[in-house]
Amino acid sequence: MPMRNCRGQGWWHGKFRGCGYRLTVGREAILDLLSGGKGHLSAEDIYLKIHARYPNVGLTTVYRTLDVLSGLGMVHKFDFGDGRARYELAQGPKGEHPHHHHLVCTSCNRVIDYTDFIDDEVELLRRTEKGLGEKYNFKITSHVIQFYGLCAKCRENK
Amino acid sequence: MPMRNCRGQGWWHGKFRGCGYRLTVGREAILDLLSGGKGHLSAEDIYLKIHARYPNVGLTTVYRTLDVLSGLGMVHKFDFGDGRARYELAQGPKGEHPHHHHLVCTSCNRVIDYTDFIDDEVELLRRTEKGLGEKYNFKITSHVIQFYGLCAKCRENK
DNA sequence: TTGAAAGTGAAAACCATTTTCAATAACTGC
DNA sequence: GCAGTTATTGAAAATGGTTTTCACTTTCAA
Repeated sequence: MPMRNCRGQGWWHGKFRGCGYRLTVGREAILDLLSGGKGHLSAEDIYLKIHARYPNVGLTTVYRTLDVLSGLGMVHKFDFGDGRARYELAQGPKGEHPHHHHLVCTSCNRVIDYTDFIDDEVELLRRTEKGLGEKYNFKITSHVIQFYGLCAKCRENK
Repeated sequence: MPMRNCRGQGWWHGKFRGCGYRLTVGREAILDLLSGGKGHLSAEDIYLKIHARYPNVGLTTVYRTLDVLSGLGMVHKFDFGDGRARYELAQGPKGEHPHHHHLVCTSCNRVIDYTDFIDDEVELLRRTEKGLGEKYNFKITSHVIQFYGLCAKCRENK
């Protein structure tokens, strides 16, 4: 999984610089990792992978960068109930990361991304967002849909 | 807001005892408070109110009780992104607490319960749950739908 | 009434996240 | 390219919600 872009040439370059943020090794490494496709990583997951390649990128920077990315809407932060936040790239350069929702096992904490039914869900969400936004004068920027239950494995081991 | 039931006579009595749990002052006080209707209270919120009336019920008991209730499905635990969990009674004795979803302001953390569109949402959720349950062999027990954005007040102060 | 087991409070531990602060790196204008 | 400004950084300490520990108390079945 090599770096696909020279320093400062990433697709996010513009967005980042446009908002007054500087491009740093740590930030690029984190965006690169998140672009890699693996979803719902914790800050520590990210730190361990980044730190292996760039030993002078610290956990603090990971948290700070995720915060910035979250604020820019480039990353979504999730809570799956295991006491640590999880992060996912909101949108790849060419829409690589299709919109999906999560199925969370309350026993083993495994998370399944699903895209089934997503069209219906998104369609309903769009309507609901519009209605709620008008009724409560709320500017809706994002949503979360999650299902909780027991995964196949945990059902067996019951 | 007086206790409406004598000790051990609450509607949850059966469910509780049926699962091998003992009825204690603290547990009853907590269930009573949650039945009172105010939604999305934090553990500390609950502790402060309970402790005022029953000074020997500690914060630890609040956490433990909420955990038990959560496990029994009598209480739902939510994360609204402000670093503390929030709890709501899942279902009153006679369905007092109608199913609703949440609108969360990312600026002031205010939470609005809404029931608009809830029928469409629940209908879609039912279908989705069925489909996902079959496809992934998942036993779905609950769901979360939340919208995030800026509330009316925070939009003004912008 | 009584004993076994569940439940408890207080204090300590836990642990993900945030803050502090002095040092460093990235960008700007020259 | 260079220097100055300022954002960014790592390490360590602080924070704060939640959990654990442990000796004591309460519940409840017999």
